[in-house]
Amino acid sequence: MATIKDVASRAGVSISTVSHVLNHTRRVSEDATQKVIEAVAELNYAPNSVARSLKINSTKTIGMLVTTSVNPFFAEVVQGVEAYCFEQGYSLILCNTENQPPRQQHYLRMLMEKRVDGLLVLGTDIDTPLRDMLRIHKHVPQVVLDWGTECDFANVINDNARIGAGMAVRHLLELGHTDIVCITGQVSKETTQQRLDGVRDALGEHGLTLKDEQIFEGDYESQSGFDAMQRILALQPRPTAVFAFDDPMAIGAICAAWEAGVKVPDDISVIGYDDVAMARFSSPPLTTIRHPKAELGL
Amino acid sequence: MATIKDVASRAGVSISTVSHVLNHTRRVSEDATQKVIEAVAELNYAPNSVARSLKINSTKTIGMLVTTSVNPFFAEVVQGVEAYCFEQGYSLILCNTENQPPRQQHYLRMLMEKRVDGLLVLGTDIDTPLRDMLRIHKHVPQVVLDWGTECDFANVINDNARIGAGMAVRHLLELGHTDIVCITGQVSKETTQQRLDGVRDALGEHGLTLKDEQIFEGDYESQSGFDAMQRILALQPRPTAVFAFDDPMAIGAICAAWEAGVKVPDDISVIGYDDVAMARFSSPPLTTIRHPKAELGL
DNA sequence: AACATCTTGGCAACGAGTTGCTGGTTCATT
DNA sequence: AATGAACCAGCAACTCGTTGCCAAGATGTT
Repeated sequence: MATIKDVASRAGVSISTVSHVLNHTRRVSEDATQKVIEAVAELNYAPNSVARSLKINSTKTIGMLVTTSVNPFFAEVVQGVEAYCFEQGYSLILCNTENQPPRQQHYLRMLMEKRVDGLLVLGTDIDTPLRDMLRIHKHVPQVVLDWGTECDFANVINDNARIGAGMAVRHLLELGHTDIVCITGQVSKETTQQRLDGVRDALGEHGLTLKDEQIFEGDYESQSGFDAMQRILALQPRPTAVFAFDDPMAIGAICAAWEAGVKVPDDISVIGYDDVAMARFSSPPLTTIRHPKAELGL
Repeated sequence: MATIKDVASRAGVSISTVSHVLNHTRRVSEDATQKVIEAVAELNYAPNSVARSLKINSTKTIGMLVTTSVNPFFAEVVQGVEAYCFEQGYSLILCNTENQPPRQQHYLRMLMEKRVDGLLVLGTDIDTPLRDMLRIHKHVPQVVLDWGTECDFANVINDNARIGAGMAVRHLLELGHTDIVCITGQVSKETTQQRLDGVRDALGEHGLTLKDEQIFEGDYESQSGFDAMQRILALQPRPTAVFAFDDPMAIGAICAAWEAGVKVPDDISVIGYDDVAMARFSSPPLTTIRHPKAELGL
């Protein structure tokens, strides 16, 4: 791989001149500029950004910790983030933690060693170990998407889980449903709690309350929606509407209904949450609440 | 941020000793080792892998060019690759090209400058400019997934598009369908052609041929499957089976059928391709051909 | 002609690690 | 006691760019 030295000698100028030509950081004579450009082209020179980063102390790279990028909602967020990074000239190191603390830890360390300029955490729910780990590295800018709680050392971007969930339930209530059950995510998660609060808000407005039997805990994955739906269908009397706390679970639930010969939305209504792109094409069409897929500034 | 020098002085040893302790690259006395470890902990030292990479000329990073990581099939491949990288101690820079040559070019350049140890290209179909760009950088190990053609300078991993497509069609034929149409991807793509060949193979075995009117060109996205299906449903007589060249298009097609009040699979059969995780939960269940989601060695 | 000012180019010191080489201690062997 | 091996630790050169500083040449001013 050619170095700046090779370029310099081929162009017959000094190293600094090459650097200045490449970075437009000082006037260089037309003649010299020309020769440098030619040499660069001939050698197929690509400046070594490792060396550059070392010197200027910035890597133009940001790290992103995400639970699992196959989840369509996360995938869309990742895509958005990645596109934004591209515009800003950053690159994105993708880290799927699968929600496993050892992986989180390993990745976090790796990202710190790689001296990323920023850190994004998406969807991983708050827990003290992770929070402590992040705190240790608070010298790098962090933004945490979609967490429940505020954080002293990081920017937190939240969707209005509570309001959105309220909207979903209000929609069902307006359709005349009163016997509504929820397929939630892990109840230990902040976001789940917020959505539950939203559900309670909406029910409360109609003089209803949310009972424990109306809550079916899932894990935000399709399979859990499927399983929960099977239990829901067995209920006597059968509820008329189901609010799944995310789209994959809603799709899983619809699938379970279909397999049981229960028609959606004729026999039972299902509403999702997030408005994943795929939702548009599910059949029957999945009603869902749009989730603002946040863009973020660094 | 602490440097190795800080650690050394705090531990009262030389820089090289610290380095050797950290990398187990030379015997160091128990005593010194202990002091280094303590100093590292106290300072929260994380070695600067930028400097390290510069010296050892390896970044433990690989770059991945993918058309769009929201496509569930690609998302699964990305996930798999990422998991493998993790195991091997590599990190993954994700680059969504959206199939736009300028983005490809920009990313490729960026990855070269970042001195990635390897390059993965997924799903982007071969075209001469990209190929030339890759050739220029042939000194870095490249593997190209899912391309049609062989390449002199890169490893190419292909699925057996032809065989898989043949299986799909044979499945339909065995169900007694004879009036089958295809929703293909861009016909300009190698893979599309291979799958078409597979379709012809299977039809040929049953003494049938594939006519142009049986080919509906899509672009591997849900929307195009939806559109194509609308045209298919308008056909007289209506075909009895549809083979979509990937799952998102199949899902789009099913959606179109549903909206038109055509029952799947009662009124028309739809088969997909790739076995995206989501397919399991579509309703009605989507029949699909499993795609070996290749793991790759570096 | 003498001096100031502006361009342009080169030297060399960083940045933060890695590693070949050297040198000083111990300890064992004869 | 002398010699050598074994062990340990430190120096300094090296990776490849960036950039402050200096100097030489060109141009302008009086």
